[in-house]
Amino acid sequence: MEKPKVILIDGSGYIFRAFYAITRLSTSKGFPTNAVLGFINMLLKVMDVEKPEYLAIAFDTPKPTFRKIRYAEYKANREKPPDDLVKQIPLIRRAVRAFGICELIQEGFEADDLLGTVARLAEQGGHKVEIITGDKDLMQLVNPRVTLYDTMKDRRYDEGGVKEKLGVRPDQVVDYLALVGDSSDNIPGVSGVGDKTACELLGNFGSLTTLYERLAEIKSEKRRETLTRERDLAFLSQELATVKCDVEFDFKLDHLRYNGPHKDQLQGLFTELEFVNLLKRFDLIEAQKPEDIHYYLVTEAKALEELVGKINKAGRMSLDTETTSLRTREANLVGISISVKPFEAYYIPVGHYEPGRSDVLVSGQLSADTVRKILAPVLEDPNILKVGQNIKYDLQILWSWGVRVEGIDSDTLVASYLLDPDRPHNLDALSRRYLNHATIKYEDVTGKGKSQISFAEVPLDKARDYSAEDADVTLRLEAKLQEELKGLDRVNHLFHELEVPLVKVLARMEYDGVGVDRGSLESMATNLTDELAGLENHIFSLSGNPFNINSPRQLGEILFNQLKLPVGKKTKTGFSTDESVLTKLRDRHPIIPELLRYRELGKLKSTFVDGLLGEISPATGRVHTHYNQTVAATGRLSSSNPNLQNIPAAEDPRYDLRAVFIPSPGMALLSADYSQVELRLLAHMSGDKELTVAFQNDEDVHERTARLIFGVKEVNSQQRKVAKTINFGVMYGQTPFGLSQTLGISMSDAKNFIDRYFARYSGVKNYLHELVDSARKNGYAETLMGRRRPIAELGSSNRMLRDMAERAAINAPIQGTAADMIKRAMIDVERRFIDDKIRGRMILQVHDELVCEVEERDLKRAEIIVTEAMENALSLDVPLKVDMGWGKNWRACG
DNA sequence: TTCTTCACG
DNA sequence: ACGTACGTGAAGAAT
Repeated sequence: MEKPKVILIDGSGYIFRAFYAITRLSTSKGFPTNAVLGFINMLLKVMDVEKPEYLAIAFDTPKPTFRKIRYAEYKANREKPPDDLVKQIPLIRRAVRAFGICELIQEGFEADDLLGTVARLAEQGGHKVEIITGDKDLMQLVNPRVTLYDTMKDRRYDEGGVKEKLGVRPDQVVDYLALVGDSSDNIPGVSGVGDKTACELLGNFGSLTTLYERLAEIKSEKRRETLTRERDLAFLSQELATVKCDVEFDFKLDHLRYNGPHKDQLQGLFTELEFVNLLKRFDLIEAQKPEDIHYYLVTEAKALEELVGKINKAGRMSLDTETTSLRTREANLVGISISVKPFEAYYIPVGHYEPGRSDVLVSGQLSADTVRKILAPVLEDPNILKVGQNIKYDLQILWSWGVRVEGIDSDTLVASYLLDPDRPHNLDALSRRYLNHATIKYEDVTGKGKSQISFAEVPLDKARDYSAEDADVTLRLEAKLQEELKGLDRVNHLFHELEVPLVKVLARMEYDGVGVDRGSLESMATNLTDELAGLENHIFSLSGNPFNINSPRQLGEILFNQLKLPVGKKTKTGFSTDESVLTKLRDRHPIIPELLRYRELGKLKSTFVDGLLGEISPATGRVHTHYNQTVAATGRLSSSNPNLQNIPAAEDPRYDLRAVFIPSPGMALLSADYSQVELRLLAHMSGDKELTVAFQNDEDVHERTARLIFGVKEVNSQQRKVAKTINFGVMYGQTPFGLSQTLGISMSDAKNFIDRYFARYSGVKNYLHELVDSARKNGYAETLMGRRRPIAELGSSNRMLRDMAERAAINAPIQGTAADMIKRAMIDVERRFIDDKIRGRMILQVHDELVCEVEERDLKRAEIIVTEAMENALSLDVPLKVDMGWGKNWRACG
């Protein structure tokens, strides 16, 4: 009978590959774990595929090997591995032991030598051997009983495979490497010999020794000369490349026998490293025993009243709503879940329907009226505190259900965002991270794709398990997140005083929406369709043939292959046809201006005109954007469905999108925007004298910058434009290249301007350096109010990543402080409109601009409130300035 | 799902 | 030799 196959793994090689295969993974404390996880995944894959009975993993040691002693340059060109990787090596070895896998490691030798030695022993013992590696050096070990397997490429190499890959037989691999050399190991090889020559030589002579014995037969004089001169180098290389297959160490084949993992060790390791999925996979989670979890379906008035009693007693509850749509104005309430203590939650169905029968309510539910009547008093009680995951949504749902929820106390989504804006914040991710618990997935309940059903059709008990779990998990999570927030004073303060109060403001803005003039959007759509058709015809007549103008690939083909226009830029996938490229070609071919216009109008129609029309709510006739509070890493809001923060400022008055945003009847739109907030913040935060004084004197800063960098008294418009670009560019760490591109000037001119800028604004220069240093030291960038953004790549050995991280470290505090500031102003405006009984409301935020609709008789008072709220949001060394305008549409406010 | 392009602050 | 200013969201094409 055939003896079992022996599996040998090149551990050292995989450590590196694992490290680079997964980017950015660490424990909640910040300890990197990407390489450990990558390595374990590789191991699991091998185990799964091979089901090995005999198995070992070989590692290098950090001590110098005999090769290094023989030849000091060996592997001398290797960069030393990143710290984040080195830290993980002991854990990787611990993982190997926890899996019960034999480790091969011996000072003075490399993993390759141990693999070679064990392979020979196993072979002699009558086993077949498979070596898992990505390293071609090991191909020399291949023979009829030994194969290699590269998991990443999923390729197996037997003798034929080696021949195919390198062009030589396995027994010639050493001589091949001796001739070609190996740049990664710094094995020299013979000058001028690459793989083609090496294969030819070895094909003719068979081996290095024979080659040198019959050197005279080599035709090329030059090659003969080199080979003669570098004979020693060739044989040294041969020696270095040879895997040693007779290392003496204490070892018996029986050590390799695989008896399965040590579960306790795996559990300890996975828990420490927060590998929740692996804990689950190996069934190591100490799950809460089912009998300790109590999720109840509430279908009796009496039970609901008892629940209300518990809520009143607790004074604090988590809540979650189930509905039929993510659009709150279109959604129907299906059920509410509530939890007031861990591992206990209640699901109250109110809108479940029989499958396929949207007219037949599932029997056994309390009526919506009954539930509302019993529940409203606690929901509307500001002293009963509410906790949710994205409670902004539930708030709106309950508003449209007729309940005015008060007492919003905490939101787990927002809390997680403040702790680290870049990590995932969905309930499942948070639950895994903080509670070691994977939640039931929405799709597991409703199905997905074509067969997905509405939550209203989900059977009650399934809905209860899913929804009650969400309320339970939210409540338990909230406690954990509070604990973490309490350790960070200023972040905690931001949470309770800024972000949580803002939740209700945003909910209200979304809920009220904004009015748009559907008629003028529709007429724009018609006109755009006509105009685009005309442009399309003209473009096709100029190109000679029709193609898809919206396809960058087809357009590139036409422009650069067919019309032979000069190629400006390339993208990963082909020619770039973006605006900067087309603009440079503007005078080279009459098709270009047509394309630019087509692009401009096409964008206008598809994204803005059609997009906006499609977002008008059938329920209200208004547009209800979503303000995302937990997306932008800097602390800004973002807007989606539709995005109302990128509505074009019209160039063509026929297509003025801002003019279609209109106030409710009897009202006017009032728009207020900060004048140069970020520059003012830069002045304050950097303490730069020049910049501070400029703002204190209410000067035109761009003009002042122009005077400083051009050294002139009178500034022309061109100079002011350059100065303005630089003023903004420095805040993002712009390089001379970038500036030269933006302004269309030479790199040396750009560099000159930047140098002069920093010479004049030395406070700014120092401050920008401080920002980078501090982010590097702390691991995060920080705003004036203490908002943090972790920045990981500042220590990266990859320059591009490092540069990007530095620019983020410069920009985040400035952009983030501006965001903090307007958020504070928004909370203030909202409150003072109510207090002062202003008949109107704030309806849009565009980063440095607030738009309100207000009855005309209250305009004056509203103007004062908004200006004061914005100007006094922060007290700075420079004044904050707000520009204000009002009119019958958004355009008319400008 | 990913890429490219383009709208905004 | 490479890429080049921060932060977003949406649409259309191609995979």
